[in-house]
Amino acid sequence: MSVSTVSKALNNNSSISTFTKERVVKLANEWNYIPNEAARHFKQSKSFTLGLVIPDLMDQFYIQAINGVEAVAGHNKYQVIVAQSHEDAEKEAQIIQNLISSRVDGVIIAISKSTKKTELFQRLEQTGIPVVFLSRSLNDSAFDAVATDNENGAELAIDYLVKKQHRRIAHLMGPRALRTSHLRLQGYRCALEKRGIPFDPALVKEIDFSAPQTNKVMKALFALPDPPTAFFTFKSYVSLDALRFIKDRYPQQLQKVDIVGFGNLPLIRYLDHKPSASIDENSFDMGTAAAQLLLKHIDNQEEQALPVSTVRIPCKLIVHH
Amino acid sequence: MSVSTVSKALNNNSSISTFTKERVVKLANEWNYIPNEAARHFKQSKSFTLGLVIPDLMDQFYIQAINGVEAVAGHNKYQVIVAQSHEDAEKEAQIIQNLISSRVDGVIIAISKSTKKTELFQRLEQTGIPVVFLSRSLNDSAFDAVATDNENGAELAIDYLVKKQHRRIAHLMGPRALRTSHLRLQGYRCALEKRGIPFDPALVKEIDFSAPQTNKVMKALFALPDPPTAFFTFKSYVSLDALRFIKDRYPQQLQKVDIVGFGNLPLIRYLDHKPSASIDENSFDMGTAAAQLLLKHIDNQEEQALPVSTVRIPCKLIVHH
DNA sequence: TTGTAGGCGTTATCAA
DNA sequence: TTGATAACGCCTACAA
Repeated sequence: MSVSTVSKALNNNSSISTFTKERVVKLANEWNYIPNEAARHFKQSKSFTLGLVIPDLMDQFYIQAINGVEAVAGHNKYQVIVAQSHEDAEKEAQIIQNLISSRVDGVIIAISKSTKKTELFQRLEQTGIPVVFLSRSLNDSAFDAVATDNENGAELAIDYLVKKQHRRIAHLMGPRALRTSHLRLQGYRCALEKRGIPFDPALVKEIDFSAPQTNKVMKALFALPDPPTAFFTFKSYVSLDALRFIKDRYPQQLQKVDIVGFGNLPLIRYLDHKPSASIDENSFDMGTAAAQLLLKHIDNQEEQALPVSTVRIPCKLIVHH
Repeated sequence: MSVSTVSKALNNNSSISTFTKERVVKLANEWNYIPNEAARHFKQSKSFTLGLVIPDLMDQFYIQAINGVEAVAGHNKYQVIVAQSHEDAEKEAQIIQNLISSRVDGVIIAISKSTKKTELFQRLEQTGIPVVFLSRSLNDSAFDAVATDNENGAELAIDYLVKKQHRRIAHLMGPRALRTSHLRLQGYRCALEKRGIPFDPALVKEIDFSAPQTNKVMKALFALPDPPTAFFTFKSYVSLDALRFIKDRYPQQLQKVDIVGFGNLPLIRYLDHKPSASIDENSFDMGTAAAQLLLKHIDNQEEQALPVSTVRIPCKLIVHH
């Protein structure tokens, strides 16, 4: 029997008789034959592989996103290669180089904090490898992206706090250098005004994610003539620092104050004093959306270029008990 | 210029003149030529890729192990493919099948809780793909493995507690079905006896990792005529449950009691009431050791089979402040 | 329904 | 020092 017959039989080609197919499959099993995917991909000049570049696997936000990507990829017979940039733009560049070398069919990337250049991503696209940015993206809007719907998340947080009768809601905003910080601030402001609560700039404080800095602004906020009774934070690690400040300095306020921040950290469930709620960014869904978008591009390779699209994934309010 | 000349030039083959090499490299850069690794691997029938199978990426213990594997692999020009079994033996089997298909050069695996069969691992070895078990392994000792030095970890824990003047040290042991549980119990017992403290079976309680079960045994321990003043737990999640029990039921004991368990969970640093210490299993080192062992086998392919070896990675005591 | 032959990109061998 | 050619394992037209 010829190799081509065997190949067709194993690929369930319609031109092969059922009898032959059965014989082939039987022998293949008996002999533990496993096709060489590498050769297959090489021949088809398609690797059925997606590259997924992540800043840091210790961050469980990304783990969930990976799970989302893997779910969609697996469902479509694609493999996923995960690589870590460790927040290092050079390492990231090396990874992308490797991904091009191994001829992945597409790349999903959450860029490192230090990534500035758009050049490598253009190179990817030129090479015919579509790219989707996940969560973090360049300001350059020439690429597809999947990101948190920050306004929506802020809206959920403010809605929750206002429904709990808070009127003086502070915002610990992220560094102004990040676009996300502005989006969340914007969402906070809109949500307040939509509910007839005037925006008070005195209640907005920029933080840099360090505990001392957070303590400093918390101190300032509590020193106001009309101090806030609730806090909306840029991310939950800030909520934890804020909470600790209150425990240490205003323990009598602990039960009255409410704190909500972005990021539903799994570790919160182990805390005695939890933030009141978290804005879950649905990173699993971000992963699935990114993978779907990427696959759409991959399947579209030949045809006309698809328009650039940015998908915003809505958030979910998680109340901690 | 012929393809073979170019190939040799790019691979820095000694039979090519410096002049030609320079010209080739220059043009390759200009034209953004990136060699097709897939074809290369195919031709060399070597993928320079290690498969790494992990039960669950949400467990940061494994993330550190991955980092260790990647460090060694990268240093030796090997790629790492990480796959999750999600504790499902069937999914795990599928992953191994895929790894064989893609002709990885070796596999490192932390088996799922439900993995029983040794067949697939034998298949891997037959196919010429060496396997190293990481952290968790089959009872079958026919395979190489890298694991925690459980006796050493127990010794560290008991040493710490005895130095803090404890004489009544309970052990919340893991399920008897796990070999690790027995090893840690054994280490506990030896360490006590070495320090002249008689082993008291009444101080040993089996737990199943559920909070209610832990509460039950804690209650029993405190009801003893001579209750323990310290606790050595199978893992830190159990320490957390034990701690909560004490906070709820014996708050006055909170400052007196010491708790030490296996596993240095990153989340501990966010707790108000921490276990006194943790036994860090050095999972990064486990990763590097596993990768080194695997590479040794890969490089040894042709030659005589290496003897089966089990590497025990020593632990580290981490005191929480 | 089955078999033959060519080719995917690279490297190794051998000839020039 | 360089070039021609075969081979890696698989798939796919096309021929039988």
